[in-house]
Amino acid sequence: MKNLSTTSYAILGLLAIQPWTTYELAQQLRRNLHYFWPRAESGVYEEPKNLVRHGLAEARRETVGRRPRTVYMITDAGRSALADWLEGDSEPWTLFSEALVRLWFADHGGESALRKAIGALRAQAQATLSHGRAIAREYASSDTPPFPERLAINAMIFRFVWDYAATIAKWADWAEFFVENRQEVRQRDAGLDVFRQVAKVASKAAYAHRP
Amino acid sequence: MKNLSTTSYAILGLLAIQPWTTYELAQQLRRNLHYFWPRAESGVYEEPKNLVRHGLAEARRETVGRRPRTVYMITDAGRSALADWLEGDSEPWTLFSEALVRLWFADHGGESALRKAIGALRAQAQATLSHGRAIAREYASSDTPPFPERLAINAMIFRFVWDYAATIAKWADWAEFFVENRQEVRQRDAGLDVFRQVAKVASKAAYAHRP
DNA sequence: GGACACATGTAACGGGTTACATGATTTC
DNA sequence: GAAATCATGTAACCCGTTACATGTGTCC
Repeated sequence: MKNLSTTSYAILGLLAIQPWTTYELAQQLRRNLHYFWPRAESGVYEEPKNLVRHGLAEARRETVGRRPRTVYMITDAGRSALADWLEGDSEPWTLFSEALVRLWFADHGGESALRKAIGALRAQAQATLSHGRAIAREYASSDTPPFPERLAINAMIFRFVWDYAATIAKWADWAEFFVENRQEVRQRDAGLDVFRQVAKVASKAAYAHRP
Repeated sequence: MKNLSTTSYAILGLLAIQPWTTYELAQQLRRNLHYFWPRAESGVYEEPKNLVRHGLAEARRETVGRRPRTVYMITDAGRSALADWLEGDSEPWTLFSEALVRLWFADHGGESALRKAIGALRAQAQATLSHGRAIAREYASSDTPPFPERLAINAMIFRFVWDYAATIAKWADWAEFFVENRQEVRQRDAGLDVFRQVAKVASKAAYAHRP
């Protein structure tokens, strides 16, 4: 009987919405939590069993043709465990970016290392944005979105991911412009400027972005 | 002889700048890569040995008082392995945020779950920003920054982390305002607006943020 | 009727973390 | 001279991943 991880609770949360088959769970995880809690799909086939062991979910075996499948549903104990967990403290968020590591050491590589790293970040950001645009269009055009009671929360999370990706895309534009400025001295000055601007701005957030 | 991971190359990159003791490596990793490649410090004591096994670094044993310590330095093979790696493709970045998971399921918890999750994100973003401000002030006020040849790259990474944290802080402000709007119906409309705005904007990035 | 995407798992491996242990130096 | 902090590791464990295996509808 393994401990419950954040992933366990993520699945428990999904089950609180409605019962799902394992496959659907994996799908939902990929479609919805992918951007802030990515997991390999294969692992999802193990987690619900652990929820059952803890008494937080129940499994119903069904068959499709001759192949078995399992539908999971949450128990009352599950609902209250979820509610408890939701009140708990969260680990700080964590970002992993290989591209930034490469960028950080780019001065020990060839000319192209810089550009490749920035380009990779930009490409991923833009992919996220274009995925976001597709989702937004769906929501905007249908007047009966799936799970309408979850719309507000959906919107908040959506906007988080969107803002976040948009920021990185803009950053990539700026960074590319920055590295075009190839002359050592000017670049060093421009670099110092970044720090000076932040140091100067007393207010929390804003400082100008000139593309 | 273990495989070389991104962490291995991160340490190799550090060694390309100058030789370090294990402890200093751990420190550097924490101070510099923490925001985009966080690792437990204890692991750092193992990695350099693997670099030595691969012939990418050399160890020099020293003593401080009666306690031994190890200084690592990069080899020529190490430099060229690093350069090769820098040309390689990067894994997509990855964000883990327990707070967003909790937010995503907040409708199955109490009143405070929403607020707590948003608050946690805001607090962390603000901590990052204030750390950033301290660093910026240091750079801005000294005319001989450490590793001046790395200033430009430093500035790019700094700005990435800054922009990123600033975005989350702003998002948290918006989200808090959003949830204050307690009436179901208005909130649903406001939620839809988020999607409509994105759907409407043909251009890639900008959409207005009204605090 | 062959290919391909959909659907459902399992077993082994591994990188990284937690927890522990201990010496040296500085501070009061 | 006690406490706190700096400095240096190691061993065990665990969560999650990679790689594999295989059945089922559906398209052509």
